[in-house]
Amino acid sequence: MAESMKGLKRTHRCGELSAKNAGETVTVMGWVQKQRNKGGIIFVDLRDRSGILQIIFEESDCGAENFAKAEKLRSEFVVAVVGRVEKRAGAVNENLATGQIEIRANQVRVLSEAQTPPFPIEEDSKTKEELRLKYRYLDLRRPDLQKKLILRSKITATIRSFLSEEGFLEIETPILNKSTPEGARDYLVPSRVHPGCFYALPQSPQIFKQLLMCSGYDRYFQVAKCFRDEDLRADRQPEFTQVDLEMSFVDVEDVIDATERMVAAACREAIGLEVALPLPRMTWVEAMDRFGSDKPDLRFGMELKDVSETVKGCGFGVFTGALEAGGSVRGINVKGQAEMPRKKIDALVEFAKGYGAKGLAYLSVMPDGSYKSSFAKFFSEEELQRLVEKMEGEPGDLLLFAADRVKIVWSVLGALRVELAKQLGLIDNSRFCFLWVTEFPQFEWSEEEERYVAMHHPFTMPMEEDLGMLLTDPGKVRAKAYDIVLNGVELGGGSVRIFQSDIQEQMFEILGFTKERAHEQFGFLLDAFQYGVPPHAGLAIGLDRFVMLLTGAESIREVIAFPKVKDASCLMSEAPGTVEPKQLEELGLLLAGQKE
RNA sequence: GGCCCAGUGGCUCAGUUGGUUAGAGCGCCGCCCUGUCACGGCGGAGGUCGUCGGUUCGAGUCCGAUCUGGGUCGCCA
Repeated sequence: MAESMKGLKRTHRCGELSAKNAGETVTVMGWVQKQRNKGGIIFVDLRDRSGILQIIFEESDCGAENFAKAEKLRSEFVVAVVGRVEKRAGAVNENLATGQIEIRANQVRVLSEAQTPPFPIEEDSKTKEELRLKYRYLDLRRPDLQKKLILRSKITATIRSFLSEEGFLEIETPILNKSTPEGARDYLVPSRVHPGCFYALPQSPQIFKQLLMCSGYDRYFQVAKCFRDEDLRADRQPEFTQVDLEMSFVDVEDVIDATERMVAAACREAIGLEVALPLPRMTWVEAMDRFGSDKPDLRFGMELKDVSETVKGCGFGVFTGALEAGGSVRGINVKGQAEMPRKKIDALVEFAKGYGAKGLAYLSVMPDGSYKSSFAKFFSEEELQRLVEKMEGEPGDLLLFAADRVKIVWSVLGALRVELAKQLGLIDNSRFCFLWVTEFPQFEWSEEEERYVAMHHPFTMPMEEDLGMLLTDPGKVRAKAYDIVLNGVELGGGSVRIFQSDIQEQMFEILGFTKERAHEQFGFLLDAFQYGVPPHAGLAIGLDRFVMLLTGAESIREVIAFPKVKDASCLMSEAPGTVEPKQLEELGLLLAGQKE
């Protein structure tokens, strides 16, 4: 029997009251966190998004009828309370922001009763995510999740006002688009009016923002929903949000400058973190050589060392074989782990195999200076010494080596480095290490397709000094592309765009597009380039990841109100679902196995 | 598509080398309690161990398959 709130108006949120309000009569509304009935006196913890406030009911204050209602209160009932703010006479609750005060109730209305929730509504929930996601609307009541979404709102608000002040215009671009062949798999939407035709949901507003530059909007941004029909990860959802921006008459430096000031502003406003600018930078090659990753975590060392020269000519076939095949031998020095048990090393070898390694060679420099190694017998004493020296190995260190094609060596040691840092507790979670990675390769060779594919996207401008190699040695061409990295996570990335139609046509050619195909897919962009296009560049920040890192969340699901699970379904709404035959009919769609 | 981890009352977990009526804490229900805030006291209900199949005299415990969720490789211009 829910009551009306007629005649009542909320005056404060629970957490907004303090000792300063003592003596005031207030009206608060929220959810019952807990009722503690002492017999003649009842305490109720009332919760809303701002916090928790204690209400005290005594029959002498509120009368028999209200007291009876208070006795019946259960967790998650929604109530309105009118009462007087009082400083607590006796015990103050130090654990509660409002612990100095309480509301002495004169009146209570039960606005909504509630069943017992399937799991406790409390901070630091231990409940399985599966259940929490099924009842996401209850999960979202938990203070820690509310804090994260409130912080997210603060971050977007800060970014919006920052960009607005910098002269960026917020412009929306279409959600229903034409499918593009390159890149991630598109989510498709069938067209009713054009049977057999499909819209694609945007993977990013890339082409539209470039067109906006052609149209003279100069500086654009959008908090853009993007969609990619690929497998999920802790930091990947099928729909996610990017802070997308584009600028005209600029080069790399301008985008980096605007972006890092934006990111710094968000950090300051959101968590009071002062980020020193300019952010450090590293070229892609340096990042790969030193960290085996294009998104290195700089919170710890354990850098990769190239020992190819040192082991050249040694008797160990695994090393020499890799070198002869044009590969590389590199290692990491795990300080102080020489005595890591064999079992743990074996586990690391298995781990390395998951990244394509055929094995992992190790050399322990024992505390007494002797060596224990899987390959020492193929080395002379002198060769071993040179190797240890090159690795800056000291007694007590464990040296791990991978020998293979350089791409594999990078990925194996890069992953190993992060894994070991986690295992050994080398990561200081209170640190925020930003980094720009620049000069990405323009192309990546795709074994699968036996052709070059764009590492960033096909509209990325090559570095001027490499233009000459575009047709002769595409693999060596570097791009005016940059990623911003935070604590080993790719926060965002962007590039300077090609604005000359001849270079753009060349690019498509290298990527294996026929002229016809390129014009079919991107004709409007190429056409637009015929009518006066400013040099332009831009970038997109993954908002979900950014918020995840700033809130210390372990997955972006924690900073998305209604996320999807691993198979891209929603445990709450059970999307995706089947549709009525009539709907399919209207769309002119026939399911596989279905008869016409 | 591959690999790894998890699945026991509403929630979180325990369950010894397979052995009789599967335990605990919290929550829930009832009664009592005027200063609690991890309130307290007394009493109570509630599970056949994700599912299916197998091994066995006997399985939560072993084997196989499968489902669900998570992590990851591939994939993600």
